[in-house]
Amino acid sequence: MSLSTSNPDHQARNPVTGVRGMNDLLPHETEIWQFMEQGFRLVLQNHGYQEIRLPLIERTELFQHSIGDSTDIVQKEMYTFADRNDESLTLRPEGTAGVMRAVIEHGLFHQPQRLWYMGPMFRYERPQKGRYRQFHQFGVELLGYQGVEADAEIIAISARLWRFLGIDDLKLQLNMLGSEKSRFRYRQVLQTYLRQHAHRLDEVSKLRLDTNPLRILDSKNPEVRAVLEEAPLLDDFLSEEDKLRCSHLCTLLDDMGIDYHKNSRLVRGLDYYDGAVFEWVTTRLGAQNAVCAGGRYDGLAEKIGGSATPAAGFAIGLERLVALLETLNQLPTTSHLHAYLLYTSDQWTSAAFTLAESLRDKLPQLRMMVHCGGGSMKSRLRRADKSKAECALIIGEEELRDSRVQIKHMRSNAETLLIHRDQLAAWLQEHFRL
RNA sequence: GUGGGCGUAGCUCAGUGGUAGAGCACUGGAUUGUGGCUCCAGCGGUCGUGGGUUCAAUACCCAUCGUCCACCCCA
Repeated sequence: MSLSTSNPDHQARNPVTGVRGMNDLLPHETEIWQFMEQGFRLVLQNHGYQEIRLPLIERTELFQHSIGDSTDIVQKEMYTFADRNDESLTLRPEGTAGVMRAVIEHGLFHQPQRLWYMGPMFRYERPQKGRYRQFHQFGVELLGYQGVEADAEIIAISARLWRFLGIDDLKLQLNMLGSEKSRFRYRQVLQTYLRQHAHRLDEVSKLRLDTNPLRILDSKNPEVRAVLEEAPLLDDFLSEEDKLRCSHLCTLLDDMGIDYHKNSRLVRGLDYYDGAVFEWVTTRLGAQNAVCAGGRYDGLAEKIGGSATPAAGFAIGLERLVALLETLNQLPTTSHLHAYLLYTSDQWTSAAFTLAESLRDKLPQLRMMVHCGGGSMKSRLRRADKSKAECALIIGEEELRDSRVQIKHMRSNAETLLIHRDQLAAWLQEHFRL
């Protein structure tokens, strides 16, 4: 059997495509991503957080132990493969587990850590609006603080990120899951209640009855939701300490002027959450409405073999945030070129490139594009126009004869200038305040 | 994994059982070396792929792949 890939005809008809659910970010999109990323970096830097960069691949067991064996992510959404030595490895489906692993592994827990990360995550799911197999998260982790001021700090940071980006559309949903002990008691009671109404539950919820009954709480199924109307509330099973933490956190948020909505049905899909959890949601993105989610996970470090360490954090789905920015028309203004250098005929190519190099040497801040690809004068100027440059710098036979350069303003009707090439850099510096 | 919509030019989309069109984009010209506006011309498609029905399929049927949306799940 022979592969047909060497047949050019076959290749022409079947070009290699990208992988399903893994998107290319094309040039017209990267601008908004850079705007967002630079904003994030700045805000986090201003809060004293440091970046951490980690491998995309971890041992599979890391995610099994941290995210939880019974979760959908671990059970059916991970990109898991055997390494050449038969070790089971996995493309990270989220960032927190890796951060905890690295912090434990490198002994960073001797003092609290304020960390952020950004990068691609991988989950094998059917792609949909706001949900892709390779997607990007920006995450923040605050490690080593027991008190709710840590929860308040990360929520305040998230709120500030929205403000920085000019987003006022997101609403904060908040819930208190409580300690493992309170959750366990509630779980029993909820299970008992739901078993009595099992005939009204859908298939998925029935399966969850045994594995993870709390997850049924955020079901979208109307019938299931009807059953939940009468269900016992998690709030009633919280310990005094949990309640105190909750009210303290709410007070802090109130004092900072951060609005929130208490949602007792908000449970998270990853097993490691406990204490306060939150989501920032929008109504503008269809079904995948959570742009940012996080909470406290004091138990996580122990689950992956570290010593008990309090921790809180959140992650932002960047594709979703970009989509939101686009609906809100919060696009940044682009920084256009100052100049487009063109020559009237290809016989002056060398003169043009020589001039360009000397200008770049003298003016490192100069944003200039040099013409490539020949064409008529008309098309050369049209290219200059399309480049959105402020002015065209033109050289041709006449200009070269007496060492001048023509400056043509493309965005105004200001008169065309002829300037000696020795004075061009000075003129550009002055005109564009370089 | 389940359900539904959609695959026609680089992009956005019309269209018909008799092998295809528009707008935008691109190239050239009207304007010997001067963009934008206008006009003219040109380039560009085995109508996703494979099979079936038919004298004839881009159109109808089946399959398959891709894509989008929703379920599920989550950021």
